[in-house]
Amino acid sequence: MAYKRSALMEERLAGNRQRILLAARRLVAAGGFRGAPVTAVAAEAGVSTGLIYRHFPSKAELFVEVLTAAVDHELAILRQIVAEPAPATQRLRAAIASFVRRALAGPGLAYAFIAEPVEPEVDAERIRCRRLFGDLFKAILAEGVAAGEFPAQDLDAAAACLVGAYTEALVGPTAPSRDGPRDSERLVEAVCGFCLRAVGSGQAAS
Amino acid sequence: MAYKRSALMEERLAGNRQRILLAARRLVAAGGFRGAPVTAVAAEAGVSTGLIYRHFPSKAELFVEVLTAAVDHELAILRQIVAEPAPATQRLRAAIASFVRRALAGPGLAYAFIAEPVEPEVDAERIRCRRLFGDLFKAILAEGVAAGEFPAQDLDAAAACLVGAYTEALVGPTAPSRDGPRDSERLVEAVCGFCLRAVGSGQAAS
Amino acid sequence: MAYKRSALMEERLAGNRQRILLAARRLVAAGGFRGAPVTAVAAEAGVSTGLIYRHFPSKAELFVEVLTAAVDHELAILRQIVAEPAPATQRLRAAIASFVRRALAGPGLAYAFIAEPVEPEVDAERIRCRRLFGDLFKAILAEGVAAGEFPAQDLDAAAACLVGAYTEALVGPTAPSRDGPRDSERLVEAVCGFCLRAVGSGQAAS
Amino acid sequence: MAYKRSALMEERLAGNRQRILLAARRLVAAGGFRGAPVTAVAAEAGVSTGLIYRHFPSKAELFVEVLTAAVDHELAILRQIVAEPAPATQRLRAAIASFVRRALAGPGLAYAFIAEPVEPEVDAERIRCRRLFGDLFKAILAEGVAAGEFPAQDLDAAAACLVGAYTEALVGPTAPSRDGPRDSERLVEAVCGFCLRAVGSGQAAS
DNA sequence: CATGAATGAGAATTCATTCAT
DNA sequence: TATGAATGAATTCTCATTCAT
Repeated sequence: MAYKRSALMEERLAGNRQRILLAARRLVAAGGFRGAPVTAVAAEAGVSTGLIYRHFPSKAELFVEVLTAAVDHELAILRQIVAEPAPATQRLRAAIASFVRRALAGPGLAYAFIAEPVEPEVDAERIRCRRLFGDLFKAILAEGVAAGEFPAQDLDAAAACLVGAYTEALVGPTAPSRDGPRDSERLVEAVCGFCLRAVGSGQAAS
Repeated sequence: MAYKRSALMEERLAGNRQRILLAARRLVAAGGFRGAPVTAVAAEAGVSTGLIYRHFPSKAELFVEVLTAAVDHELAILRQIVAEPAPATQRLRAAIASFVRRALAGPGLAYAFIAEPVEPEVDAERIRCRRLFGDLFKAILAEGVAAGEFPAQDLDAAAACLVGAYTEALVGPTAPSRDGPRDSERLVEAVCGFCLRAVGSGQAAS
Repeated sequence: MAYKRSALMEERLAGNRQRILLAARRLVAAGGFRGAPVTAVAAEAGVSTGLIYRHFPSKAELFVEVLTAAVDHELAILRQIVAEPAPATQRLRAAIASFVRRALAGPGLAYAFIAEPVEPEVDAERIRCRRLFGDLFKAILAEGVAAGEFPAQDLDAAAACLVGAYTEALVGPTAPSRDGPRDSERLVEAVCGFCLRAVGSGQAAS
Repeated sequence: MAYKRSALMEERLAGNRQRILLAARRLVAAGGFRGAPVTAVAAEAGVSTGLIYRHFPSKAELFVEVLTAAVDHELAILRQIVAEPAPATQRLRAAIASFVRRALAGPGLAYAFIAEPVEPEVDAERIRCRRLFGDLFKAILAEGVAAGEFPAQDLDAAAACLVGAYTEALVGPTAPSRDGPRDSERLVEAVCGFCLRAVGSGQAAS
């Protein structure tokens, strides 16, 4: 019985933690970080403000985790793609297409994570996350250059440009508005083509 | 004398307005929007807080104008480049190089304008400004495609990617650190090369 | 006119600062530091909470000043007594009697200042203030010992004991309750007698 | 078996109560009342917060008991000294020396009990405890006066001054810093001498 | 008896905006 | 026009206390 009770409580505990994280994520997606004060997160999660501080040491830490959680998922997928035994060009295309498709599925959040202002600690995490993305692209680029698929180039700059390019295409103000699944695929193709040409791949379609 | 005094006052008036704008710009460049509360702007400008509200209806409007003023300068330069009677490739390279060099000269400001969080109204203006940049690039791209310099491509997506690419390369977290003028020029070259290849120009160096 | 306006505003400004200090002092005297949250001080002073932060960088600083202001007055009086060209015994008696009489006139405040808990910064100031009192007594003692009025003794310990003795007699839990001016004078005499005997003065009355 | 279990439970019950009291005492000694929130006490005691409320109706009551327990020990010792068949002077010296030595051995606790801020109920108990101390001194004084050892004096005031004097000498801000056992003994002597002289004993050494 | 997650009122502090002078 | 004192709602965070399990 002691075990059962403990399990139930742990479940509820974990559930609340998750609810807080999800509520925070939802509010950020809807109204940016400005629209997510602690009290609003608590209300959205259906818990008290105090409970948030039982699960997270500070508001900043909460949002760092919101950010990390969202990014970790992407990174795992990217890492898998990077590790595949395929030509760099193919992997680069797959990586970009995957990210763009996911971002298109949850647009508000991507915007908040990538382009919105935040508290210093959250911003630091945002920077770290983007650098992680960049490092994965750099790895692909390096292998592609070594294999003769891509011409020699400044890998750091190219990686940064790649991240910037597809990010902007999705969330940036210059982003073309997306009106449906067909347009989404067209955008995926356009961004992939842009990026592949940029790194000098001869196999850039579109 | 009435006229003369009026002129003086108008001058002082305009002078104060300008001083407020410059003070705001300075503070944003130094410490981001977070480091630019109205009272700090007033102190930096050497005027009272009340005076700021005589010249600007709200803090947001003030920063919208700060942003607009900074961007207008860049846009004017870009427009000149766009209007030049030269091949699209050459103009595209000139446009990007010009922007990157300017941004490298005053990094803090670029960061705040491009990547920092802001109030909704300021963010809206930020979006508008980026779109203006994108439109100019789109114009060059369209002419380049028409002239056969670039392959056919999704112009909107490509323009967005271009803006994103060089923005990220400069201010983004994946940005390579810049350690001196020599590195700066190398970065300019790397970004230009990336962008020219991306749009399919055959003349991409580096 | 500009001068007059400036003078008026300075007056109002200083007035508010004073009103805040007095309100804080009043609340502390009435209900201790626990009974003086910033909002209560603001209400008592008839100003907004924000105004308090225009005049004082933090709540702690406000109360440090409340404490300092109250103590400075006492110290000035004590210093005058110390500087008088009179025998040490007479000056010691005058110093203690003066302090005890003043404290009896405003009892709640003395209690709060001397015996109540506070925030670290306020406590530090409280400590500093008591040490200042002790130093003045030590000076009198040293002169009295040099003049042969008092026997040789541990001056630091004696000074601490003196401060403790009359403080406790006034605000401490063992303090005899005071029921009127006659009793007050009797208490003054009792404390003075105790202290003078303690330092070995032969002229201790009572 | 029912009996045995009950005894075990009572033992554990009493054990927990004691552990809570000791944990509270430890935390107060280390960081003052500020450093002893209920959750911290629970953690230090190795029990849940809820359990604290099974043993004590409120946080204030818990600390009242912590205070009482600590003081009771001192009082028992003092009462023994008071009851001894010895001259008042000797007993007074023994009482003061005993208290001072104990306080010097555990300074943090003495400070918290005597000089730190507390909640009203705890403060009331603190006052009551000091009065108990004072009453014992008053008893010695009365006997000393009756025996002709001390001159006639205001016994209440003198008792208060005595408690204040040695308390301040130990924990007050004017207290001389203690650097070792030798200094400790010197302080004990100095305080005893001060107090004996103060009550008019002719046998005050030092 | 024992747990510890949950509560929520309250505390300090900030800052855009107003308005009397 | 210019000032800057004043406002007060909003925000983050704490902690004594409760209660379902």
